Amino acid sequence: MKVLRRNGEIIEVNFEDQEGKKAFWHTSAHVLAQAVKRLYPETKCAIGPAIENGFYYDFEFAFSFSEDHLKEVEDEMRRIVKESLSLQVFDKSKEEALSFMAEASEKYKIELIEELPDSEIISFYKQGEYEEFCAGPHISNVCLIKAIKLLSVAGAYWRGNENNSMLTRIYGISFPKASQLEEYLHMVEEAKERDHRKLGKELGIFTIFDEGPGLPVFLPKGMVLKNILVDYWRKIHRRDGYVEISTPIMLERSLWETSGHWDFYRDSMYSLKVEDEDYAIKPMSCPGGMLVYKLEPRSYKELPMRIGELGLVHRNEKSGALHGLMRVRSFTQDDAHILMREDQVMDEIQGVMRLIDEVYQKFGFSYEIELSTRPEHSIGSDEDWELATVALERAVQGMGKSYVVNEGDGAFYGPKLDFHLKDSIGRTWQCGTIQLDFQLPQRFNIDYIGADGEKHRPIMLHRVVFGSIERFIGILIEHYAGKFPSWIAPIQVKILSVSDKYNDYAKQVAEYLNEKDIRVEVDNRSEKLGYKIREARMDKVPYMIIVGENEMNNGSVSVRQRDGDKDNQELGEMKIEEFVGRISR
RNA sequence: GCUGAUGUGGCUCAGAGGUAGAGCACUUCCUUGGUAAGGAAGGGGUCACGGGUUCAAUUCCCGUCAUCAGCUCCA
Repeated sequence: MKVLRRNGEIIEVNFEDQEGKKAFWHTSAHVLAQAVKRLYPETKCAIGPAIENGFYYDFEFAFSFSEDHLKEVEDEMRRIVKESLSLQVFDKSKEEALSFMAEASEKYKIELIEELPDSEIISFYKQGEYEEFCAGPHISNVCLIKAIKLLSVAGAYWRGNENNSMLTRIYGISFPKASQLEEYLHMVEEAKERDHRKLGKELGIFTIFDEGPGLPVFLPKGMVLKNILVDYWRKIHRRDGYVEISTPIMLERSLWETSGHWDFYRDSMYSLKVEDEDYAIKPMSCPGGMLVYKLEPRSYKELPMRIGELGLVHRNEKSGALHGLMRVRSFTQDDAHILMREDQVMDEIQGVMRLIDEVYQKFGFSYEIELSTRPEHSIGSDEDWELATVALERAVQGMGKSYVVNEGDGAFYGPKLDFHLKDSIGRTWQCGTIQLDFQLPQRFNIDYIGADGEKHRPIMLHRVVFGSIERFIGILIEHYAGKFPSWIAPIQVKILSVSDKYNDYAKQVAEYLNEKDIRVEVDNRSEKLGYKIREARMDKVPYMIIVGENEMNNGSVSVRQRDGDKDNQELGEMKIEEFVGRISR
C-alpha cells in the first residue's frame, strides 16, 4: 500500500502499520466528505480524522441528517472508490487557502486556517473534484478502500466546546479487504454480548429502576458479588495497616462550604433543607475523615494514619452521562485518606500503587496510568501544586511504571494519578486514583505534634482502589463475560438432580457444601437433566454437580466444570470431600 | 445538558389508522428422564406517560420521561 506524505514523498506501508491504518482511515474520511458534498452540496465540512477504530467526519448539514441517510452516503462512497481517484498533494499560501475556502463558503475550514501563522505553507490534498486542506498523509488512491461501513451518526460540539454549535458526526470504518470488515463487525457483535448491562440483567446482578435513573439496585446475586469484593478489600486493607470508619451519608452544608465542595460542585450535589437546617448529601467522604482525625491531638508517631471508608456517595451526574454501572449517581467508593508527614509521602504513594497493582493483577486487568495536573478551577498555591505533582511523578517513575500526562484534569484540591481499565468495547474508565492534597488539611486546620514539640500540618492523600464498587463490578462482568472465577461467582455450585427421586440426596449434598462455605444452589425441578444443564450453563455457574442413582448409591457426586472461556469439562464422579478440595476459592 | 435514534406481556422481538402477535419464561397436567431445550393445555399487555389531529390513535403530530450511540462533563 502506497502512502503519500505532505512533502510529496511516497512510501510503502502495510495497512497493519500505525501510519498505514491512519492514512487509510483518514482518506476514507475524505471520501466520506466528498460523498456528502456530492449529495448535499450546501453541507459545511469541519474536521474528519482517523481514530482508533475507523474514522469520523463532522458536518453541518442544512437539514436534519439521521441514520436513514447513511445508506445513501455509503453508496455514494462506493461509487467514488470505483472511480479510482488518485490523491495529489500541493501547497497553497495562507491567502490562497483562505480565498479557496471562502469561495466554497467553508466557514469551519476558514476558522482553522485563520489561526495558522501568516507565513505557513498549507498543504492541500485532492482526489477528483474534492480538495481540502490537510496535513496528510493519505493513501495514494481511493480504490484501495475495498470495504466501507458507516456505523453511526451522533452530535459533536465544534472544537469540543459545548458553547459552540453542535455538528453532525458520522462514524465509519473501512478496510482493504471485505473479509476484514466482516471480522471487525463480528468482533463488535461479540463485544456487545459482554456488555455488563445485558449480562447484569441476565445474571440477576443489578437493575436500575425508571424511577431512579443512575441509581443502581443490587439484586441478590449482585449483592453476593459486592460483599465478596468488600470482604477481600477489608482483608488486604487490614493487612496494610488501614483502619475503617463510617461517616453519615449527609452532613450540614457548612461542612461542605469549609471543604470547598459547595463552591466547586454544588451543581452536582444533592442538598436539602429540613426545619431551616441546610444539609448536603456527600459527594465524597473526605471531610468525614478530616473530622475523625481532628477528634484528638495527633502525634507524629501516629502517622501515617490510613483511614478507610466504604462511603456511599451521590453525585447528580448529567442525564446523558449515565451508563449502566459505569457512570451512576449513587455509588460506593472504597475510599481512604492517608494523613502523613512530608517524609512519608513517597512510601505512601508507592504503597498504594502496589496495592492497586496487586488487586488489578488478581483479576487479570491490564491498566493505564494517567497523571492529571492542575485544572483551571482549583485552590492552593502554585508551589504546593508543583510539589505534589512532582511527588506523584517521582513515585510512578520510581515504580518503573509508564504513564501519560493529562494536563489540567486534576481534582480541585490537588493533582492525581488515575488508573484506567478498559471495558468490552475498549472504552476506558477511571477506577483507581491517588490524589495528593495540601488544601483540605489547611481548610480543616488539622495538625500533628512533631518530634520538636511544635505543631505541623500533615499532608493528605486520597485514594481508591476499586474506584467505585459499582463501576468495578461492571468492568468485572465485561472482563469475564459473566463467567466469574469461582471465588467471586455468586453461585459456585449448582446441584442438578437427574430426577425427583434424587432430590433428597441433592439436598444432603447442598447442606454439606453449605457447611463448607461453598455457595450452592439446588435445581430439583421436574425437568430433564439436559434442560437443567442448559440453564446452569447459561447462568455461567463454575461447577455443576449431577446426582442420580449411581451417585446416591456411592455417596458421590458427578462434576462438570465451566472452564474459563472454553467449553465445559466433565470431571467425572468423585467423593464429595474430593470435590470440596478441588473447588477454587 | 446537547444531537440523533428507540420505547409493544418477565425477556428477545414482529406488527398495523379500525382497541394486538411469536419464541423463550411462567402456571397446570402427562412424562421420572444421565450431560445444552420431552409433550399438551393455560394465564398474562391502558402498545412509556400527557396532550393534539381524526368518526376512530398503540400506529400520525407535539411535549415529557426513560434507554441507546456519540459529544460535553466526571471531586
